[in-house]
Amino acid sequence: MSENKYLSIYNDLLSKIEKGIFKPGTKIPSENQLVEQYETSRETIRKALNLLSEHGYIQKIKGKGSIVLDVRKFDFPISGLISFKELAQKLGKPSRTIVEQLEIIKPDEALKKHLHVTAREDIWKVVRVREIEGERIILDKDFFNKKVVPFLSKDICERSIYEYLEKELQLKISFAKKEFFVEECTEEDRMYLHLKQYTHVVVVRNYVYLDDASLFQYTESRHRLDKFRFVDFARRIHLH
Amino acid sequence: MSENKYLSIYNDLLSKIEKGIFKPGTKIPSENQLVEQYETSRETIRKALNLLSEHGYIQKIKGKGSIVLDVRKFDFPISGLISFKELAQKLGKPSRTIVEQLEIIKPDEALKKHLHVTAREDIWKVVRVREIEGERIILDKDFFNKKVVPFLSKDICERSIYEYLEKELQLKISFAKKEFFVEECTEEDRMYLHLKQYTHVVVVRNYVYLDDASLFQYTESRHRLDKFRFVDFARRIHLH
DNA sequence: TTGACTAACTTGTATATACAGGATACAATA
DNA sequence: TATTGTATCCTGTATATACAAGTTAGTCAA
Repeated sequence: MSENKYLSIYNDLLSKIEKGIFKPGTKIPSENQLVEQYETSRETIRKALNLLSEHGYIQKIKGKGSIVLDVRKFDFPISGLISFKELAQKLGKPSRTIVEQLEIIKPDEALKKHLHVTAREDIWKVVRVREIEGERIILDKDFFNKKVVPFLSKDICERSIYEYLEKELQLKISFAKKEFFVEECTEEDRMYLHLKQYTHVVVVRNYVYLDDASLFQYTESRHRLDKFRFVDFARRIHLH
Repeated sequence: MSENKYLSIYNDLLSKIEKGIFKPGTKIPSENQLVEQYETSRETIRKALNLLSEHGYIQKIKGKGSIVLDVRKFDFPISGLISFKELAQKLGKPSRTIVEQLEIIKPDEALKKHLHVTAREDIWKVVRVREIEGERIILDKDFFNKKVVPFLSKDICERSIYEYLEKELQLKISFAKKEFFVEECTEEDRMYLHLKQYTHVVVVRNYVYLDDASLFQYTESRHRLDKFRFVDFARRIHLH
């Protein structure tokens, strides 16, 4: 599947952890054992194990080995750039995407700032509602620079824009910066979402960058309070 | 400062980025140049650069070099296990910690689950209010296993528990898992915080683990809606 | 002038080796 | 019995080498 040796080993070990072949609390084979199993060098094994460690799947203990953590099997693993489609699939819940708006606009002041574009550039604006188990829970407003994404259709937006961008347009999405806060809900929120009695929404601002560090997408995702949940894993660096 | 070569190089480059010696959008010296500057091997340089990349400080571009990102200079960099004291210092705002409770308890059902302990074990319970610019904004409820943390005092809790744990007790905090959601505020919230008209609080559950992957602290941090903000940086892995 | 090629740079991957230092089991010793 | 030493696992760090592959600037020929 992968060209990369260490990434395919990472992937293989990860699937063994997720399938429960390696169980939480137990040790995975030692680096030297894995060297023999995968017929590669120790450094290559270590690259794969370090990735697993950074992403919170294993804990390496000097002198002992690597044990499988169980901190990852959570309800709502948004952490780490996952798309709505992937997420809905993981949760196994019936979900639907409704495209409410799809148009080309000129950026206003706020958008110029968020997308780092001039007033004359064309911007795709996509407004979608995410329905989970029959309830309209999330309002997604995506903005793409038309220079980078020349064409979009209702059909693409209903499926997965990310899949289209990565597979069709061969764009390499590299990293994203997310920002969360809580805000009073707007008229737009009330129009598109089933808000019940709630007066506030959780806003997630998402800035997505390509391989060459250029910003190409700005997304504002507005969640109903009671349905929002976020999980984060972080390691601490010790100097000394 | 550090024993580790690659960590001290990481630290040195990081401080140069933060001080603006390396400016956002510009390239840092190439790997081979850094090899000469730090008189070390390329692999060691690459370890330092990969850390910077994972933490969102630089973007490495094949064939070109590493450019400095500016996505990190945000108001509220909680991402990555930072303590309240460190945070308040970074923001440069006048802040105060008020210890409201400090006692040893036996865990109830919820706590038994969160801290993975039996009903007979002693647990430190610390309740603190974080005051920023005169307003009581955050309610922190910390629970420590007394086996791991035998002694605590009001004085320690007012300063930084983390500093005490790491410097005095030599505990090696390794990683943490955070969980966020929004909840209706409780009587306790109303008692301790200046909640204004808000009916909900943002709850951050924090599970902190030591080097040997043992859970030793559970924290529930309750934030007033309008003062909550969280920033996250994530890279996407491509399996080609 | 244009276009193709090349040389010299960059980062990415894979390998091998060496040694430091933590964990553990077991045998030797007091 | 209790302790100490030792051999042997383990992971962590540092180094060197080789080649792949992307970028860029300059050269040279059509």
